[in-house]
Amino acid sequence: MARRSAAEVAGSRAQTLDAAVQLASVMGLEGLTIGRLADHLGMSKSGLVGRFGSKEQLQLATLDQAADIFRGTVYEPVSTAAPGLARLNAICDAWVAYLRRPPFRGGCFLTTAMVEFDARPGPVNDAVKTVMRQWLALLERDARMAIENGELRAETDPKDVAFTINALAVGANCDFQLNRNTESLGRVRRAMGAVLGCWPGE
Amino acid sequence: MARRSAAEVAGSRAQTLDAAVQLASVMGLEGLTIGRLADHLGMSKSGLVGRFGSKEQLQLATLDQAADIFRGTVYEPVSTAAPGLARLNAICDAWVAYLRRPPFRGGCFLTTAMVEFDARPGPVNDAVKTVMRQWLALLERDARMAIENGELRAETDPKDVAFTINALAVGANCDFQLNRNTESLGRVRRAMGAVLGCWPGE
DNA sequence: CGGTAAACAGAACGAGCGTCCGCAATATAT
DNA sequence: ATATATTGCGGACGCTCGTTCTGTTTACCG
Repeated sequence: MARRSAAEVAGSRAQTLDAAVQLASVMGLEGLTIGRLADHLGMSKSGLVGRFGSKEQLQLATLDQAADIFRGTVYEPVSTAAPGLARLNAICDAWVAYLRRPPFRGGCFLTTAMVEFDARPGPVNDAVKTVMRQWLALLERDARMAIENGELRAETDPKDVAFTINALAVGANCDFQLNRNTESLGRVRRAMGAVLGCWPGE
Repeated sequence: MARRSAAEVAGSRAQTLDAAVQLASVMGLEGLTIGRLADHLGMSKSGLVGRFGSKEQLQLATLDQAADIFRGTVYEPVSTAAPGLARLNAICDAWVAYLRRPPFRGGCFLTTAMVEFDARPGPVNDAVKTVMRQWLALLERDARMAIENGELRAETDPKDVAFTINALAVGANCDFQLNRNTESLGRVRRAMGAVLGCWPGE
Protein backbone atom coordinates (compact mmCIF):
# COMPACT_ATOMS: atom_id res chain seq x y z
CA MET A 1 0.00 0.00 0.00
CA ALA A 2 1.30 3.41 -0.94
CA ARG A 3 2.23 5.39 2.13
CA ARG A 4 2.12 9.14 2.26
CA SER A 5 5.42 10.89 2.62
CA ALA A 6 6.34 12.65 5.82
CA ALA A 7 5.57 16.01 4.30
CA GLU A 8 2.04 14.90 3.48
CA VAL A 9 1.40 13.36 6.84
CA ALA A 10 2.08 16.24 9.14
CA GLY A 11 3.59 18.98 7.06
CA SER A 12 7.09 20.27 7.07
CA ARG A 13 9.05 21.03 10.17
CA ALA A 14 8.12 24.68 9.75
CA GLN A 15 4.42 23.81 9.65
CA THR A 16 4.84 21.69 12.74
CA LEU A 17 6.46 24.60 14.51
CA ASP A 18 3.73 26.97 13.42
CA ALA A 19 1.19 24.75 15.09
CA ALA A 20 3.43 24.54 18.15
CA VAL A 21 3.65 28.32 18.29
CA GLN A 22 -0.11 28.71 18.13
CA LEU A 23 -0.63 26.15 20.87
CA ALA A 24 2.09 27.54 23.10
CA SER A 25 0.89 31.12 22.74
CA VAL A 26 -2.33 30.06 24.42
CA MET A 27 -1.20 27.33 26.82
CA GLY A 28 2.33 28.48 27.48
CA LEU A 29 5.55 26.73 26.58
CA GLU A 30 5.01 24.30 29.44
CA GLY A 31 1.41 23.68 28.45
CA LEU A 32 2.67 22.81 24.99
CA THR A 33 2.62 19.05 25.51
CA ILE A 34 3.81 16.41 23.13
CA GLY A 35 0.48 14.62 23.16
CA ARG A 36 -1.60 17.72 22.48
CA LEU A 37 0.59 18.86 19.62
CA ALA A 38 0.71 15.36 18.13
CA ASP A 39 -3.07 15.10 18.27
CA HIS A 40 -3.45 18.49 16.67
CA LEU A 41 -1.09 17.46 13.87
CA GLY A 42 -2.69 14.05 13.45
CA MET A 43 0.50 12.20 14.18
CA SER A 44 1.84 10.06 16.99
CA LYS A 45 3.74 11.24 20.01
CA SER A 46 6.77 9.17 19.15
CA GLY A 47 6.85 10.56 15.65
CA LEU A 48 6.87 14.05 17.02
CA VAL A 49 9.59 13.31 19.53
CA GLY A 50 11.63 11.82 16.71
CA ARG A 51 11.67 15.20 15.03
CA PHE A 52 12.87 17.20 17.99
CA GLY A 53 14.41 14.78 20.45
CA SER A 54 12.80 16.04 23.63
CA LYS A 55 10.24 18.45 24.92
CA GLU A 56 12.88 21.00 25.82
CA GLN A 57 14.27 21.00 22.31
CA LEU A 58 10.74 21.38 21.00
CA GLN A 59 10.32 24.38 23.28
CA LEU A 60 13.55 25.91 22.03
CA ALA A 61 12.62 25.36 18.39
CA THR A 62 9.17 26.83 19.02
CA LEU A 63 10.70 29.88 20.64
CA ASP A 64 13.04 30.36 17.69
CA GLN A 65 10.15 30.11 15.27
CA ALA A 66 8.15 32.65 17.26
CA ALA A 67 11.08 35.05 17.35
CA ASP A 68 11.38 34.77 13.58
CA ILE A 69 7.69 35.52 13.17
CA PHE A 70 7.94 38.48 15.54
CA ARG A 71 10.87 40.00 13.71
CA GLY A 72 9.24 39.27 10.38
CA THR A 73 6.11 41.10 11.47
CA VAL A 74 7.43 44.03 13.47
CA TYR A 75 10.83 44.74 12.00
CA GLU A 76 11.28 43.42 8.48
CA PRO A 77 8.45 45.40 6.87
CA VAL A 78 9.96 48.65 8.15
CA SER A 79 13.64 47.71 8.00
CA THR A 80 14.10 49.82 4.90
CA ALA A 81 12.89 52.98 6.62
CA ALA A 82 15.44 55.67 7.34
CA PRO A 83 17.59 54.64 10.32
CA GLY A 84 16.99 56.73 13.39
CA LEU A 85 13.76 58.29 14.55
CA ALA A 86 11.84 57.49 11.38
CA ARG A 87 12.52 53.78 11.70
CA LEU A 88 11.81 53.83 15.42
CA ASN A 89 8.41 55.35 14.74
CA ALA A 90 7.80 52.83 11.99
CA ILE A 91 8.71 50.00 14.37
CA CYS A 92 6.29 51.38 16.94
CA ASP A 93 3.53 51.51 14.32
CA ALA A 94 4.21 47.95 13.22
CA TRP A 95 4.47 46.84 16.83
CA VAL A 96 1.10 48.27 17.79
CA ALA A 97 -0.43 46.73 14.66
CA TYR A 98 1.15 43.45 15.74
CA LEU A 99 -0.41 43.79 19.17
CA ARG A 100 -3.79 44.54 17.61
CA ARG A 101 -3.76 41.49 15.38
CA PRO A 102 -1.09 39.13 16.65
CA PRO A 103 0.05 36.26 14.43
CA PHE A 104 -0.35 34.14 17.57
CA ARG A 105 -3.72 33.18 18.94
CA GLY A 106 -2.76 33.84 22.54
CA GLY A 107 -1.08 37.19 22.10
CA CYS A 108 2.60 37.99 21.91
CA PHE A 109 4.42 34.72 22.27
CA LEU A 110 7.66 36.26 23.45
CA THR A 111 5.94 37.98 26.34
CA THR A 112 4.34 34.71 27.38
CA ALA A 113 7.62 32.82 27.21
CA MET A 114 9.50 35.60 28.98
CA VAL A 115 7.13 35.70 31.94
CA GLU A 116 6.83 31.92 32.08
CA PHE A 117 10.56 31.27 32.28
CA ASP A 118 11.94 34.41 33.86
CA ALA A 119 12.30 32.69 37.22
CA ARG A 120 13.33 29.24 36.02
CA PRO A 121 16.96 28.91 34.94
CA GLY A 122 17.75 26.62 32.06
CA PRO A 123 18.19 26.54 28.31
CA VAL A 124 14.80 28.08 27.62
CA ASN A 125 15.51 30.92 29.99
CA ASP A 126 18.83 31.50 28.25
CA ALA A 127 17.19 31.49 24.83
CA VAL A 128 14.57 34.00 25.90
CA LYS A 129 17.28 36.24 27.30
CA THR A 130 19.16 36.10 24.01
CA VAL A 131 16.11 36.97 21.93
CA MET A 132 15.21 39.89 24.14
CA ARG A 133 18.77 41.17 24.29
CA GLN A 134 19.02 41.16 20.50
CA TRP A 135 15.72 42.95 20.15
CA LEU A 136 16.59 45.63 22.67
CA ALA A 137 19.95 46.10 20.97
CA LEU A 138 18.16 46.69 17.70
CA LEU A 139 15.95 49.35 19.28
CA GLU A 140 18.92 50.90 21.02
CA ARG A 141 20.85 51.15 17.77
CA ASP A 142 18.15 53.20 16.10
CA ALA A 143 17.78 55.33 19.21
CA ARG A 144 21.50 56.08 19.09
CA MET A 145 21.23 56.98 15.43
CA ALA A 146 18.33 59.28 16.20
CA ILE A 147 20.46 61.04 18.77
CA GLU A 148 23.34 61.36 16.33
CA ASN A 149 20.92 62.73 13.76
CA GLY A 150 19.75 65.33 16.25
CA GLU A 151 16.25 63.83 16.22
CA LEU A 152 16.38 63.12 19.92
CA ARG A 153 17.88 65.30 22.62
CA ALA A 154 21.63 64.82 22.91
CA GLU A 155 21.51 63.85 26.57
CA THR A 156 19.03 61.03 25.87
CA ASP A 157 20.18 57.56 26.92
CA PRO A 158 19.50 55.22 24.00
CA LYS A 159 19.14 52.32 26.42
CA ASP A 160 16.42 54.27 28.19
CA VAL A 161 14.56 54.64 24.92
CA ALA A 162 14.83 50.96 24.04
CA PHE A 163 13.86 49.85 27.52
CA THR A 164 10.87 52.15 27.77
CA ILE A 165 9.46 51.38 24.33
CA ASN A 166 9.78 47.68 25.02
CA ALA A 167 8.26 47.90 28.49
CA LEU A 168 5.31 49.83 27.09
CA ALA A 169 4.74 47.20 24.42
CA VAL A 170 4.94 44.32 26.88
CA GLY A 171 2.58 46.03 29.28
CA ALA A 172 0.17 46.93 26.51
CA ASN A 173 0.12 43.36 25.25
CA CYS A 174 -0.91 42.15 28.69
CA ASP A 175 -3.62 44.75 29.03
CA PHE A 176 -4.98 44.22 25.55
CA GLN A 177 -4.97 40.43 25.79
CA LEU A 178 -6.82 40.63 29.07
CA ASN A 179 -9.42 43.25 28.26
CA ARG A 180 -9.53 43.33 24.45
CA ASN A 181 -9.95 47.05 24.71
CA THR A 182 -8.63 48.68 21.56
CA GLU A 183 -8.32 52.00 23.37
CA SER A 184 -5.22 50.55 25.00
CA LEU A 185 -3.52 50.40 21.62
CA GLY A 186 -4.03 54.10 21.06
CA ARG A 187 -2.77 54.80 24.54
CA VAL A 188 0.39 52.80 24.09
CA ARG A 189 1.12 54.38 20.74
CA ARG A 190 0.75 57.83 22.23
CA ALA A 191 3.03 56.86 25.10
CA MET A 192 5.62 55.57 22.65
CA GLY A 193 5.30 58.80 20.70
CA ALA A 194 5.89 60.78 23.87
CA VAL A 195 9.08 58.84 24.50
CA LEU A 196 10.21 59.66 20.98
CA GLY A 197 9.37 63.29 21.55
CA CYS A 198 6.61 63.57 19.03
CA TRP A 199 3.30 62.12 18.02
CA PRO A 200 2.80 60.07 14.86
CA GLY A 201 1.62 62.18 11.99
CA GLU A 202 2.77 65.43 13.55
CA MET B 1 -0.43 9.81 71.59
CA ALA B 2 -0.98 13.52 71.52
CA ARG B 3 -1.50 14.77 68.01
CA ARG B 4 -0.46 18.21 66.91
CA SER B 5 -3.27 20.58 66.12
CA ALA B 6 -3.98 21.60 62.58
CA ALA B 7 -2.30 24.93 63.14
CA GLU B 8 0.87 23.17 64.19
CA VAL B 9 0.84 20.72 61.35
CA ALA B 10 0.70 23.00 58.37
CA GLY B 11 0.01 26.45 59.68
CA SER B 12 -3.03 28.55 59.25
CA ARG B 13 -4.84 28.99 55.99
CA ALA B 14 -2.97 32.24 55.47
CA GLN B 15 0.37 30.48 55.91
CA THR B 16 -0.71 27.82 53.46
CA LEU B 17 -1.58 30.51 50.95
CA ASP B 18 1.71 32.28 51.50
CA ALA B 19 3.53 29.10 50.53
CA ALA B 20 1.20 28.72 47.55
CA VAL B 21 1.96 32.27 46.44
CA GLN B 22 5.70 31.68 46.62
CA LEU B 23 5.43 28.46 44.65
CA ALA B 24 3.10 29.89 42.04
CA SER B 25 5.19 33.00 41.52
CA VAL B 26 7.96 30.74 40.27
CA MET B 27 6.07 27.89 38.62
CA GLY B 28 2.95 29.73 37.58
CA LEU B 29 -0.59 29.19 38.78
CA GLU B 30 -0.80 26.04 36.66
CA GLY B 31 2.54 24.77 37.90
CA LEU B 32 1.21 25.17 41.42
CA THR B 33 0.24 21.54 41.90
CA ILE B 34 -1.51 20.00 44.84
CA GLY B 35 1.21 17.44 45.35
CA ARG B 36 4.06 19.93 45.31
CA LEU B 37 2.35 22.29 47.71
CA ALA B 38 1.37 19.43 50.03
CA ASP B 39 4.94 18.13 50.07
CA HIS B 40 6.26 21.59 50.78
CA LEU B 41 3.84 21.97 53.66
CA GLY B 42 4.49 18.47 54.97
CA MET B 43 0.90 17.41 54.64
CA SER B 44 -1.10 15.07 52.44
CA LYS B 45 -2.72 15.95 49.15
CA SER B 46 -6.16 15.06 50.41
CA GLY B 47 -5.72 17.24 53.46
CA LEU B 48 -4.85 20.16 51.24
CA VAL B 49 -7.76 19.56 48.91
CA GLY B 50 -10.02 19.43 51.95
CA ARG B 51 -9.08 23.01 52.69
CA PHE B 52 -9.83 24.42 49.26
CA GLY B 53 -12.05 21.96 47.44
CA SER B 54 -10.29 21.89 44.12
CA LYS B 55 -7.22 23.14 42.35
CA GLU B 56 -9.14 25.98 40.74
CA GLN B 57 -10.35 27.24 44.07
CA LEU B 58 -6.80 27.01 45.35
CA GLN B 59 -5.68 29.10 42.41
CA LEU B 60 -8.34 31.69 43.11
CA ALA B 61 -7.47 31.86 46.79
CA THR B 62 -3.78 32.16 45.93
CA LEU B 63 -4.50 34.98 43.54
CA ASP B 64 -6.53 36.80 46.19
CA GLN B 65 -3.72 36.42 48.67
CA ALA B 66 -1.21 37.75 46.17
CA ALA B 67 -3.40 40.73 45.39
CA ASP B 68 -3.63 41.50 49.08
CA ILE B 69 0.14 41.34 49.41
CA PHE B 70 0.59 43.56 46.36
CA ARG B 71 -1.78 46.21 47.64
CA GLY B 72 -0.28 45.96 51.11
CA THR B 73 3.19 46.55 49.70
CA VAL B 74 2.61 49.12 46.98
CA TYR B 75 -0.44 51.06 48.10
CA GLU B 76 -1.08 50.82 51.83
CA PRO B 77 2.21 52.34 52.97
CA VAL B 78 1.55 55.43 50.86
CA SER B 79 -2.23 55.55 51.10
CA THR B 80 -2.01 58.43 53.54
CA ALA B 81 -0.06 60.62 51.11
CA ALA B 82 -1.87 63.63 49.67
CA PRO B 83 -4.31 62.48 46.98
CA GLY B 84 -3.27 63.45 43.48
CA LEU B 85 0.21 63.79 42.10
CA ALA B 86 1.95 63.33 45.42
CA ARG B 87 0.33 59.99 46.02
CA LEU B 88 0.89 58.90 42.44
CA ASN B 89 4.57 59.58 42.83
CA ALA B 90 4.60 57.78 46.15
CA ILE B 91 2.90 54.79 44.55
CA CYS B 92 5.52 54.76 41.81
CA ASP B 93 8.29 54.83 44.39
CA ALA B 94 6.73 52.00 46.33
CA TRP B 95 6.09 50.09 43.12
CA VAL B 96 9.68 50.28 41.95
CA ALA B 97 10.85 49.26 45.40
CA TYR B 98 8.43 46.34 45.16
CA LEU B 99 9.89 45.38 41.80
CA ARG B 100 13.41 45.58 43.23
CA ARG B 101 12.66 43.31 46.16
CA PRO B 102 9.42 41.49 45.43
CA PRO B 103 7.65 39.69 48.26
CA PHE B 104 7.37 36.80 45.78
CA ARG B 105 10.32 34.66 44.84
CA GLY B 106 9.44 34.63 41.16
CA GLY B 107 8.73 38.32 40.68
CA CYS B 108 5.39 40.08 40.51
CA PHE B 109 2.77 37.42 40.96
CA LEU B 110 0.00 39.40 39.32
CA THR B 111 2.01 39.81 36.14
CA THR B 112 2.65 36.09 36.01
CA ALA B 113 -1.00 35.25 36.55
CA MET B 114 -2.15 37.86 34.05
CA VAL B 115 0.06 36.57 31.26
CA GLU B 116 -0.65 32.95 32.08
CA PHE B 117 -4.41 33.29 31.95
CA ASP B 118 -4.99 36.16 29.56
CA ALA B 119 -5.91 33.79 26.73
CA ARG B 120 -7.76 31.17 28.74
CA PRO B 121 -11.31 32.08 29.73
CA GLY B 122 -12.58 30.88 33.08
CA PRO B 123 -12.89 31.88 36.71
CA VAL B 124 -9.18 32.60 37.11
CA ASN B 125 -9.21 34.84 34.06
CA ASP B 126 -12.20 36.68 35.49
CA ALA B 127 -10.49 37.12 38.85
CA VAL B 128 -7.34 38.50 37.26
CA LYS B 129 -9.41 40.95 35.26
CA THR B 130 -11.15 42.15 38.40
CA VAL B 131 -7.92 42.68 40.30
CA MET B 132 -6.36 44.60 37.44
CA ARG B 133 -9.46 46.69 36.86
CA GLN B 134 -9.56 47.71 40.51
CA TRP B 135 -5.91 48.60 40.52
CA LEU B 136 -6.13 50.68 37.36
CA ALA B 137 -9.20 52.44 38.77
CA LEU B 138 -7.19 53.35 41.83
CA LEU B 139 -4.42 54.84 39.72
CA GLU B 140 -6.93 56.62 37.54
CA ARG B 141 -8.61 58.17 40.53
CA ASP B 142 -5.42 59.79 41.72
CA ALA B 143 -4.62 60.88 38.19
CA ARG B 144 -7.99 62.59 37.99
CA MET B 145 -7.37 64.30 41.30
CA ALA B 146 -3.98 65.47 40.08
CA ILE B 147 -5.68 67.03 37.08
CA GLU B 148 -8.27 68.69 39.25
CA ASN B 149 -5.49 70.00 41.46
CA GLY B 150 -3.78 71.48 38.45
CA GLU B 151 -0.78 69.18 38.99
CA LEU B 152 -1.22 67.58 35.57
CA ARG B 153 -2.19 69.32 32.35
CA ALA B 154 -5.94 69.79 32.08
CA GLU B 155 -6.21 67.91 28.79
CA THR B 156 -4.54 64.82 30.27
CA ASP B 157 -6.59 61.63 30.10
CA PRO B 158 -6.45 60.02 33.54
CA LYS B 159 -6.97 56.61 31.93
CA ASP B 160 -3.88 57.25 29.83
CA VAL B 161 -1.88 57.94 32.95
CA ALA B 162 -3.09 54.82 34.73
CA PHE B 163 -2.56 52.64 31.70
CA THR B 164 0.92 53.92 30.97
CA ILE B 165 2.20 53.73 34.53
CA ASN B 166 0.90 50.19 34.80
CA ALA B 167 2.31 49.10 31.46
CA LEU B 168 5.71 50.48 32.41
CA ALA B 169 5.66 48.57 35.68
CA VAL B 170 4.61 45.32 34.03
CA GLY B 171 7.26 45.66 31.36
CA ALA B 172 9.91 46.56 33.89
CA ASN B 173 9.05 43.56 36.01
CA CYS B 174 9.62 41.27 33.04
CA ASP B 175 12.90 42.91 32.13
CA PHE B 176 14.19 42.94 35.68
CA GLN B 177 13.18 39.36 36.42
CA LEU B 178 14.89 38.21 33.26
CA ASN B 179 18.12 40.17 33.46
CA ARG B 180 18.38 41.17 37.13
CA ASN B 181 19.76 44.48 35.93
CA THR B 182 19.03 47.15 38.51
CA GLU B 183 19.54 49.86 35.90
CA SER B 184 16.10 48.91 34.60
CA LEU B 185 14.54 50.08 37.84
CA GLY B 186 16.03 53.52 37.46
CA ARG B 187 14.88 53.62 33.87
CA VAL B 188 11.31 52.73 34.72
CA ARG B 189 11.17 55.24 37.54
CA ARG B 190 12.37 57.96 35.23
CA ALA B 191 9.81 56.93 32.61
CA MET B 192 7.06 57.03 35.23
CA GLY B 193 8.29 60.44 36.28
CA ALA B 194 8.12 61.63 32.70
CA VAL B 195 4.50 60.50 32.49
CA LEU B 196 3.77 62.45 35.64
CA GLY B 197 5.51 65.48 34.17
CA CYS B 198 8.31 65.67 36.65
CA TRP B 199 11.15 63.67 38.11
CA PRO B 200 11.16 62.45 41.70
CA GLY B 201 12.88 64.86 44.01
CA GLU B 202 12.57 67.78 41.69
C1' DC C 1 -18.05 13.03 80.14
C1' DG C 2 -20.08 11.85 75.75
C1' DG C 3 -21.49 13.01 71.14
C1' DT C 4 -21.01 15.54 67.07
C1' DA C 5 -18.62 17.96 63.46
C1' DA C 6 -14.48 19.07 61.35
C1' DA C 7 -9.79 18.05 59.76
C1' DC C 8 -6.40 15.17 57.93
C1' DA C 9 -3.91 10.80 56.37
C1' DG C 10 -3.60 6.94 53.43
C1' DA C 11 -4.67 4.61 49.46
C1' DA C 12 -6.57 4.19 45.15
C1' DC C 13 -8.58 5.73 40.58
C1' DG C 14 -8.17 7.17 35.69
C1' DA C 15 -5.85 10.21 32.85
C1' DG C 16 -2.07 12.53 30.85
C1' DC C 17 2.75 13.40 31.00
C1' DG C 18 7.77 12.64 28.72
C1' DT C 19 10.47 9.10 27.09
C1' DC C 20 12.00 4.83 25.11
C1' DC C 21 11.88 0.50 22.25
C1' DG C 22 10.92 -2.49 18.29
C1' DC C 23 9.11 -2.83 13.79
C1' DA C 24 7.41 -1.55 9.33
C1' DA C 25 7.67 1.57 5.51
C1' DT C 26 10.06 4.87 2.95
C1' DA C 27 13.79 7.53 0.81
C1' DT C 28 18.62 7.65 -0.41
C1' DA C 29 22.99 5.99 -2.02
C1' DT C 30 25.92 2.68 -4.04
C1' DA D 1 19.10 -3.97 -7.47
C1' DT D 2 20.65 -4.00 -3.11
C1' DA D 3 22.17 -2.07 1.16
C1' DT D 4 21.61 1.73 4.38
C1' DA D 5 19.70 5.53 6.80
C1' DT D 6 15.59 7.98 7.92
C1' DT D 7 10.97 8.40 9.34
C1' DG D 8 6.94 7.49 11.83
C1' DC D 9 3.76 4.30 14.34
C1' DG D 10 2.03 1.48 18.14
C1' DG D 11 2.80 0.24 22.52
C1' DA D 12 4.70 0.29 26.87
C1' DC D 13 7.35 2.27 30.95
C1' DG D 14 7.34 4.97 35.28
C1' DC D 15 5.75 9.08 36.99
C1' DT D 16 2.67 12.90 38.44
C1' DC D 17 -1.57 14.98 37.96
C1' DG D 18 -6.47 16.12 40.25
C1' DT D 19 -9.93 13.91 42.58
C1' DT D 20 -12.44 10.69 45.57
C1' DC D 21 -13.35 7.44 49.34
C1' DT D 22 -12.69 5.52 53.87
C1' DG D 23 -11.03 5.51 58.44
C1' DT D 24 -9.00 7.80 62.22
C1' DT D 25 -7.78 11.48 65.06
C1' DT D 26 -8.82 15.97 66.78
C1' DA D 27 -11.52 19.94 68.49
C1' DC D 28 -15.72 21.70 70.11
C1' DC D 29 -19.98 21.82 72.91
C1' DG D 30 -23.87 20.65 75.73
